[in-house]
Amino acid sequence: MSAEKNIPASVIARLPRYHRYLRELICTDVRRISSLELSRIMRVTPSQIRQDLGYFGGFGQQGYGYNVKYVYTKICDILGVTGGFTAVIIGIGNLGRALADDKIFEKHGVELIGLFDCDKEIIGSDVAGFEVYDIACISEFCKKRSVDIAVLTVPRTACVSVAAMIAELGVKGIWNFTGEELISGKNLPDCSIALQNVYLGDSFLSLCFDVKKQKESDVLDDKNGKEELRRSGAEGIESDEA
Amino acid sequence: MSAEKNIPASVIARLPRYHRYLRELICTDVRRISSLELSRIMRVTPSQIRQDLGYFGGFGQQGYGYNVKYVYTKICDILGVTGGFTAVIIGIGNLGRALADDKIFEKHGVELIGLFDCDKEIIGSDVAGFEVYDIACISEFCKKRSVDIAVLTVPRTACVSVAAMIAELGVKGIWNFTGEELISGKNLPDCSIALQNVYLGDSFLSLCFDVKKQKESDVLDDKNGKEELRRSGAEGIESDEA
DNA sequence: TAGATTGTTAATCGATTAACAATC
DNA sequence: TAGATTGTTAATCGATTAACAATC
Repeated sequence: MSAEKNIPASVIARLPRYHRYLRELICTDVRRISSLELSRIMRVTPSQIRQDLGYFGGFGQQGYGYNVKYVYTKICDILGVTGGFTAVIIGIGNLGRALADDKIFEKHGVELIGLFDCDKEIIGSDVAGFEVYDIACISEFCKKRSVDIAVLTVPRTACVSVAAMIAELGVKGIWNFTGEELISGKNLPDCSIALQNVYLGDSFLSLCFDVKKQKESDVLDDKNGKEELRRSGAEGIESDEA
Repeated sequence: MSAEKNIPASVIARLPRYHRYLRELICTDVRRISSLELSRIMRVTPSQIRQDLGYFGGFGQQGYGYNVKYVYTKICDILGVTGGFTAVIIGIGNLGRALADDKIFEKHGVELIGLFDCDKEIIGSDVAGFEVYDIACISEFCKKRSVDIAVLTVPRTACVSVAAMIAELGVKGIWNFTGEELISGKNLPDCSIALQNVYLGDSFLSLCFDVKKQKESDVLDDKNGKEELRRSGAEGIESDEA
């Protein structure tokens, strides 16, 4: 059915970024774009763009370029944005609320259909226009409605048990923010459920690394600046060499 | 000073993951580990581990393996976790609150020293043990205290203007959750500030892609299942071929 | 038609893995 | 010393880039 055979993971991993930029282009009413123009915007090589899109069978036209809307639609299809998926959020703390508020689901074609928590204080309250349900009812809920994706924003300690329950109920994917790595066959019964473990800390550490580099080079610049000053003040005095 | 010259970006990008696993090992009181054992836990090749750590000058000992705590400390140093950095959060919505609550900063050696917002309703209130300050006071604040990192959890529309202000004040890095891509020299005055743009949507789309694949193969399995059934029901009846 | 730009093949580059000598 | 396991070099593999013929 789909021609998505043997496509490198590196290409797949870039698709969300294409999705993001193409969406942006549509918003600014760009109808048509060449790989060269797009490459400048996305700061990649035009070769990579042509190669990447080529894997899915060529969305462009020689001498013309790419129809933005068409490519966008295609990439949406590939990513499953048009699959009509449903999602629930489990754990309605600040992060759960942030995700519920963010319209991240509808923006990607996924319908948010339920919020769950175990805290009596929160159950029954309204969050982002949804009533928060008791997690104890999730089994019943999943029997009535087909749930494709569960977002896990529970405390880390609850991750494994909630994930096991969810997987048992036939959910197809878990978006896991707990910090506990879910691995099928390790801390989750071996099954084919899709897992996306999110580690905000990893991104934060990458930033720290760059900040550290930055600060170090600042210190260095500072030293060189002083050195510069010293040298220019010593005009006419020759160095030992030469 | 540091021997971190010409280290591939791919290696650097893996460091936060090492950090995470080594931390875990320390928590479970593992003192010593070989690249082979660690490779099984992290599901990479032992070669990669030795190669990666080798870039920083070899943290292990032949015939013995690696001292977990020592390697952890080294990686912390490299990542800047021991740099004594400071951070502020700008934009105290649900996501800002989630990050303030999460202890993500202290866990990575960074001190959270201020929360800022522009909403009169929120300013002055207590969030995660911090008083929320008026964003109008941030310039003053930065003059009194050195701020290394700013976390941007403001609405997307405010991203560029707030970032420009922050950069102007000498902040060294921005952890940007707004969804607007910050690029030095494009929508941010050209400067050497470290930028980490976070796109939760990208991670979500990757999940959608996997879920879609999953559902497709389920459908296929289903078909094959029925096919299987049909065939076993048709025992004895030969196919056209053969 | 001539010009532009893709799709795709070939060449290059970098990253990962394998192997093994060094050494604890 | 013998066994284990690193650090590091060499071999393999994959991903990116360049080039160009195909074609709109």
